[in-house]
Amino acid sequence: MLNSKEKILIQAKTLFAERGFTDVAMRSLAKTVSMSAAALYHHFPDKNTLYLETVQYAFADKALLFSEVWQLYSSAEKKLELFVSSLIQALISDCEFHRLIQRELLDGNTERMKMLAEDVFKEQFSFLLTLIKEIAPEQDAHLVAVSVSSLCMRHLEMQPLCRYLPNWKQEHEAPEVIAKHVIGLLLNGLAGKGL
Amino acid sequence: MLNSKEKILIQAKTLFAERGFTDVAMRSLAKTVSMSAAALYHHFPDKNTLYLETVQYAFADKALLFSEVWQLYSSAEKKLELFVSSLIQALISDCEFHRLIQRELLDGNTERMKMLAEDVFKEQFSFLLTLIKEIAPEQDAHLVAVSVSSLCMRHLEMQPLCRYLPNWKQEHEAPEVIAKHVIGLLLNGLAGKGL
DNA sequence: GTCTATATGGCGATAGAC
DNA sequence: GTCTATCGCCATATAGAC
Repeated sequence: MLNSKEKILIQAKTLFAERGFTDVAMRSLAKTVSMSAAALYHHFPDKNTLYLETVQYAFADKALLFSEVWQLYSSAEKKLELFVSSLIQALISDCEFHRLIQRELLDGNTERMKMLAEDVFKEQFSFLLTLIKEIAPEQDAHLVAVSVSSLCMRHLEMQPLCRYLPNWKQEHEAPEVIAKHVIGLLLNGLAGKGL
Repeated sequence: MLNSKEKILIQAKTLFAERGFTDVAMRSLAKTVSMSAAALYHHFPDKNTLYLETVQYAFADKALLFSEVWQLYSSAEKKLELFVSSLIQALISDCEFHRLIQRELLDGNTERMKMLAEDVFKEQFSFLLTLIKEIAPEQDAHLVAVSVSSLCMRHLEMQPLCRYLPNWKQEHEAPEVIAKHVIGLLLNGLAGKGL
C-alpha cells in the first residue's frame, strides 16, 4: 500500500500536468486524496516545494528508459528506429510526463532546466549522440539529437491542431505511422530513396 | 496614436505570452497601461474575452506572412529553404507570438484549435503542402509539413534546456545554423550527401 | 498525521460618481 | 471612458485540538 506522501504525489502529477501550477488549488488536490488541505502541509512545506517534488517524482523513473535500446545488438540505424518508436510510445503511455515537460520548457526556469538536463535527459541524450555519430559522423550530432526528440514530441503535441489542417487523415495519429515517418525523414530526408 | 483598446491588447499580448492566462491579473495589466482595472471592463466584458481577443490580435497579421516566399520564382527546394529560415526568423522576432502558440497547443482547446487552424495557419500550410508535394510527391505531405514546423519551433523552444546537454555549442542558437541544419535534414536526411 | 477553523490577501467583477 | 470603493469569493498558509 502507498503512504500518504506517495498518494499525494501521484495525484499532484495528474493535476499539475493537466492544469499547470497556478490552476491547481491545494484544496482540490487535497480532495482527490481524501484529505484536508491543511494535511498536505504536513508533507510539504509549501505549494512550490510540492510542485518541484512532483516534477522530480514524475521524472524519477525516466532516466533509465530505453536501456534495452542501447544494449541492442544491431545496426545503429535499427537502434535509432527502435529509439524513435520507444520514445513515441513512452510519451503516449505517460502523457502526464509529456505535458510536464511541455510546461517546463515553456517556463524555462534555469535551475530546473539544469536539473532536468542533468538528472533526466543527459544520459539518454549521450547514447543518442553516439548513435548519431555512428550513422552520420559528418553531422552536428547535438543538433540532430534535438531534431529527433523535437519530431517525436511535436507530432504528438500538434494533433489537436492538425485535425483542422488540410490533408489530415486519422491514421496520422497512429504511433507507428508517426514513427515510420520520423525515421524515414531522419534516414533519407525527402530524397525519396523509398521508406 | 493608439486608442485605449489597442494599448490594452498590446500589453495583454506581452503579459499573456510571458505568464499565461491565470498568472496575469487584470490589476497588473491595468497598471501597465496606466488605467484602473475597472476601466478594462469598459473595453472587454470579462477576462476570458480579453484573452481571446488578445490571441486573435496577436495572430491577426500572421496569415499573410511568407507571401513573398510562395511567389518566389525559384525551385521548390529553394522556396522550402527560404520558408524555413523565414519561419525561424518570424518566431524569433515575435517570440510573444511563439509563446502564445505554445500555450494554445498545451491548452488544446478544440474551439481555439479550429480557429487557429482556419484563420491563421490553413493558408500557409496549404502552400507548404504543394511545395512538399513538388519536392517529394511520394511522401505524405501533411506529415512532412508538420515535421517542418516542428523542427523550426522546437529547436528554439529547447534552447534553455540544450545549454545543459552534452555537445552544446553557442552557435547552435544562431538562426542561420538552425535553419541550415533543418533544411539539410529535410532535403537529405542523415544520408550525408553533403549539406 | 489529520482535522476544523481561521488569518490574510489577491482575484474578477460591479456600482456609481465624474 | 475613467475613476474610487467595494462586494463576494477563493487562494495559500497557519493555529491548535485530537
